[in-house]
Amino acid sequence: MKDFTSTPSPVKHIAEPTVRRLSGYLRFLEAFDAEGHETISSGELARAGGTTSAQVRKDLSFFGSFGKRGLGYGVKDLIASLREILGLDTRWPVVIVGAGKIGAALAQYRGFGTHGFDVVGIYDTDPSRVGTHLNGVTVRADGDLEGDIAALTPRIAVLCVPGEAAQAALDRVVGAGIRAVLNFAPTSLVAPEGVTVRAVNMATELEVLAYALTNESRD
Amino acid sequence: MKDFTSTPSPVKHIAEPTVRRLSGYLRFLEAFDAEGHETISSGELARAGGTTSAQVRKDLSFFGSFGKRGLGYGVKDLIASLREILGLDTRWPVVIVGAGKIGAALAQYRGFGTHGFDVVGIYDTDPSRVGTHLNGVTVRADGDLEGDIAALTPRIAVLCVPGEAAQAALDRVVGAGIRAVLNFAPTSLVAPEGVTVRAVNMATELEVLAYALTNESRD
DNA sequence: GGGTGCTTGTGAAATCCTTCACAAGCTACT
DNA sequence: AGTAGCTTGTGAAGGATTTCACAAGCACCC
Repeated sequence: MKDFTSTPSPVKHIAEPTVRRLSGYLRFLEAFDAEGHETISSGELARAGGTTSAQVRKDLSFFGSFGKRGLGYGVKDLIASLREILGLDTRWPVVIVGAGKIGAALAQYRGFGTHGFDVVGIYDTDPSRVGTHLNGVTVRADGDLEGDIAALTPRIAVLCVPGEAAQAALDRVVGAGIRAVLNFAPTSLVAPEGVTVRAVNMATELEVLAYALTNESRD
Repeated sequence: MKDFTSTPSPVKHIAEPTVRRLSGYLRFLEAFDAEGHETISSGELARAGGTTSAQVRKDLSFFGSFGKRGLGYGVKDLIASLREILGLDTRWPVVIVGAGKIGAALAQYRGFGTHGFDVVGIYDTDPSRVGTHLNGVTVRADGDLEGDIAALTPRIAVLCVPGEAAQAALDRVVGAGIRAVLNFAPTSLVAPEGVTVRAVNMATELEVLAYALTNESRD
């Protein structure tokens, strides 16, 4: 049995649902830690994350062995391990493209910073927004985007532009070297191989709910 | 072979990824229709939605038979069918709980209304926000929540409260009869059986991207 | 120091989802 | 009317993920 205490191994391909759950465990553990708990069992973690204890253990087992049999997991240790697994042991510079309602709301969102992500630039085409300040970062002109990406080397871009402008915005940030994008525009985007795009789409979420309500013939 | 032209059958359990994709197809088809296209093939739809043509056809086949062999799908017909499948042939009243940055941004989001969802109420505990207007809806006092839900019978609640308040907000709307919730708070919530909760969690999305960037040793 | 009670880690089984591959069916053209 | 060229709809195969079930391991107590 290998000792993975200090280096979770990335090893093989991990399914996205697994990564999402790990993120959820981390979120809950942070709150649990703040409440002063020292240890947690896979069962408790499962209940909080809406899954099963076997799932929790399997998810973690891909990366190593973090618990103590009979006892559970050390809360602080597991937090540290999950941070390392998810790549949160460094800070990630992020640019936001679009300073409208959503872009502005995001820029002012505190959790951004407290979770390891630093907003290093916000860009907008509207001259009346350029120069305004959002949570300490000045909105810059759209045209500065490429130059700033080259200079500040953010790894992640968050797109908060209208749907019609989203594909063009994606192409620009990808052209400038960005390989990971979070898209808030209600359009599905095509990206070249090697670029990860995640979408947050309110319409889709609401439609999933509408579908669920429409088909309550479940039991 | 049955004729399902006017009534897509809800029939058996459909996987959530399928429903999400259907929503994505609908979004793309609306844009495609606006460009004046009459028909579309499963291959074109697949490219736009980031999937395969077989997947598109399989997704649709759960609900009936909507295309013409050799030709593809009628864009307007398919839009109508997808709307019906997703339960968008009626309008859905929605309440927003929390009128902070995110709640306010959502309330002013136009796409809400154009996709069949009507914001019928926004609630906040902060007296300085109560009485302000957001896109034609007046922010009401937190205490009015239960009474308004009883009176206006919204089926969906969108939670935009801070993490610490999210579980309590969920319990309240569920108590008042809501069975579908979209949670923007960065906390995972526990809901009773029969209540559908979907979460939009920025931290998780960013962490999935961080994980992807950290493990680029793929190919 | 051995027993008891609890919880992890993990192969194997089961379930779920996606991809394959091809018959069926439509249109256009000769 | 027959043929050629596309594209759908769908069983069946293949892969992936989740669940099961149990041996292994730790702490506490007598």
